[in-house]
Amino acid sequence: MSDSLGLVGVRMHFAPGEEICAQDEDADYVYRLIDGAVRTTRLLSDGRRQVGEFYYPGDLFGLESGDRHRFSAEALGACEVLMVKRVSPSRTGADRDRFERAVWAGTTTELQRAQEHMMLLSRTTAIEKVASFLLHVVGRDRAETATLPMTRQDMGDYLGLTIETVSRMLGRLQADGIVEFAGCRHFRVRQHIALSRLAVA
Amino acid sequence: MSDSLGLVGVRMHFAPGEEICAQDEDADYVYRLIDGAVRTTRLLSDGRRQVGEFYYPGDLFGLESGDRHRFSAEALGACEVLMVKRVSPSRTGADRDRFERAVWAGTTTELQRAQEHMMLLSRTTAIEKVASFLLHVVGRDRAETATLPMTRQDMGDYLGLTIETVSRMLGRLQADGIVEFAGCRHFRVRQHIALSRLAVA
DNA sequence: CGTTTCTTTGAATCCGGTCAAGGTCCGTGG
DNA sequence: CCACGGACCTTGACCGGATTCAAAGAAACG
Repeated sequence: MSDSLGLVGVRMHFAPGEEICAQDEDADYVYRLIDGAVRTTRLLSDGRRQVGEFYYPGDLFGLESGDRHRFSAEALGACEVLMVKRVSPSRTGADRDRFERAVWAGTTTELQRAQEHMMLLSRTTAIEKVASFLLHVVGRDRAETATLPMTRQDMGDYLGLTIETVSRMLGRLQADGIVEFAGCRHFRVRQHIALSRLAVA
Repeated sequence: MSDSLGLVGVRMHFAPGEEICAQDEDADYVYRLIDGAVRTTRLLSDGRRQVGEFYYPGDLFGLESGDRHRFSAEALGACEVLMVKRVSPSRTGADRDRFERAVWAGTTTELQRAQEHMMLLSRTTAIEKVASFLLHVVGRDRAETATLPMTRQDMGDYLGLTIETVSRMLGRLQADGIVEFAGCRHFRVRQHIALSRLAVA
């Protein structure tokens, strides 16, 4: 199968919660998300968990370079992934070029996100973290009402907060009339300006 | 001038505190540190500062890809830098190859460090942050006694802590007999095991 | 030496974490 | 269709670690 970036690979389906690749496993593939949502996670020996990033359709993931995956990747809901072999003797000429270009672009994007994320993690309050996060999610989703494909635990491990704090901040944003939730996974922004003001530049 | 990686550029000297490149300025060069120490920093509109990374001789920096520098870089002490033009028509064949290989290696290293750093920022206590940091510094410096080329403020902005907290944690490590300071910029590790135990896996 | 900048230390405060209880959502099976 | 069970989410009370504010001490520099 070939996709919109001209990458050649195999389409695979994953069930909610299913592992796409494991931490420390050989990095034989890179992945392009076709449909659904994915999170990457890393475990410390003492059980602390870090969510590296959330991925949406079109995103490349699993390219933390080196010969091992430094993060595991899991499907958040049912999803479809294009698995692209990293080393493929049959890939030559223009094909090879496209592949290398895509991996380069993906890696620099990854680096930029990581740097933004560092900023968010190090020097911001809980409310700023949650507000920034919601703003990012709305940016992805261009529908009227945005969806959170991940649990509160995932959000917490991404933002460096506990689930209780995440929940409290969401509650506060709603109480202040800035966002409105319809069930815990769907919301819409009522005061975009106010939300942006809370989020970090 | 050509260096050990085969990179071609111009050697420049910078005075303590001098800016090597500015945030948001066109990224015309990449830099290789020859001698001294460098920090990269990023400013938020409200004045909050983030130190991205510290660099030592041999390191490449300034390659946060895109056409603008996302971080500024400043000399921590007197230092010497090889400035390598990013776009150079005269660079062909093996030269071009070496350049691209070096930039690729530098970028993936950068990504890995950023990912480690995220882990450190998000889910660890002040004492763990400081202990991890000292351990990293000692790893660089293979001398008996290690040197901190940066201020407490720099360490704080790197670790997401206030200078007071950094100072307190250093004091605690010394009081516990784990490290020993000779002036605030020089220290040696007295109990390596204890320090590693405090640092994050 | 005097001045400035950086660092240390102390006391009080506050934000986010911890612990605990209750609520909601959803799939399963009676 | 409703009852049950489990996973996830919310809310409250209390606690503790890091920040804040303030002042004194050390180091760097001209």
